[in-house]
Amino acid sequence: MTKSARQGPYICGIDAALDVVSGKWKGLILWELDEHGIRRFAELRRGLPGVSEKMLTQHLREMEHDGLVVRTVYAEVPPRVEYSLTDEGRALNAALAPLGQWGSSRIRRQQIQMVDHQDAAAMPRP
Amino acid sequence: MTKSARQGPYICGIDAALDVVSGKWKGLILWELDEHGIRRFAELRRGLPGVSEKMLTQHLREMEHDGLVVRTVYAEVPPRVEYSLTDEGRALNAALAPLGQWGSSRIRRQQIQMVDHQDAAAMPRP
DNA sequence: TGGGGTACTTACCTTTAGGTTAGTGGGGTT
DNA sequence: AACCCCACTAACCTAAAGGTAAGTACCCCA
Repeated sequence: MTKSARQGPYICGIDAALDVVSGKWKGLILWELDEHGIRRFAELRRGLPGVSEKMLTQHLREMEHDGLVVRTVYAEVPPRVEYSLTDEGRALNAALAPLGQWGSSRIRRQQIQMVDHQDAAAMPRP
Repeated sequence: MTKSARQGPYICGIDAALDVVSGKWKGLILWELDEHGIRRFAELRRGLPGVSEKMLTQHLREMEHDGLVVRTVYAEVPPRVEYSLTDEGRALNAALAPLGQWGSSRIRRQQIQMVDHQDAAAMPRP
């Protein structure tokens, strides 16, 4: 196992939620699965540009263990494995929505600042 | 600097928000400051049992740099430094509320499960 | 016959987060 | 005189997160 000292004791709910969400790709995985309902391993990999296969399996296993995703294996050749969200996973995603909005407006603010700085740099010095 | 490749480019808002919140004590710092409005360094330290001074300063500096907290230094002896939230910090805290609720109900669910397992273990085998 | 796709696992390495310890300098308390 | 408090900073170390590369076993397509 990669994560050893999981599931608390937690000081508050934020603690518990962040423990489950922190991980470089977990937010994106949640979003992908919520968006598409069901995704196969390779589809997820293509949906998260830059993720390595190791990290993707690792994160998916942790999220399965945490009760956020379900993993369904079909005894076929070539192998087929489908991932989807549990009710808890979908609820988590809903709870993340306001945070996402905050983040989006923050990005917007930063872009405005960057444009301002560009303008300032482009200004002729008096 | 400890954090080097900060502020994106981010894929989505969740990304941006998690970047700013992830850090062992940041959630708690946010909560402490929102709860009390203004806190001094030593008060925060006492409020976060187990935090080291190094991590506390580091997190506070990062959050200041990220525009979440304001740091006010009074030129007194002994030194006095006060921390409080910016509007953006307060908004972030509000956006974290649903996540906190999700986390709390998750903790509750886990405790119920643990009690169930205890009961099952205490049951006499048939 | 060679290449690509399926869903992984394993071993190894680098980077980062976080913790530990000690030091600063003046002021108040015992 | 000795110690604690304030708010830090610096040096060092460990553990964990994440990345890279290769291997597995079987199938389809050209």
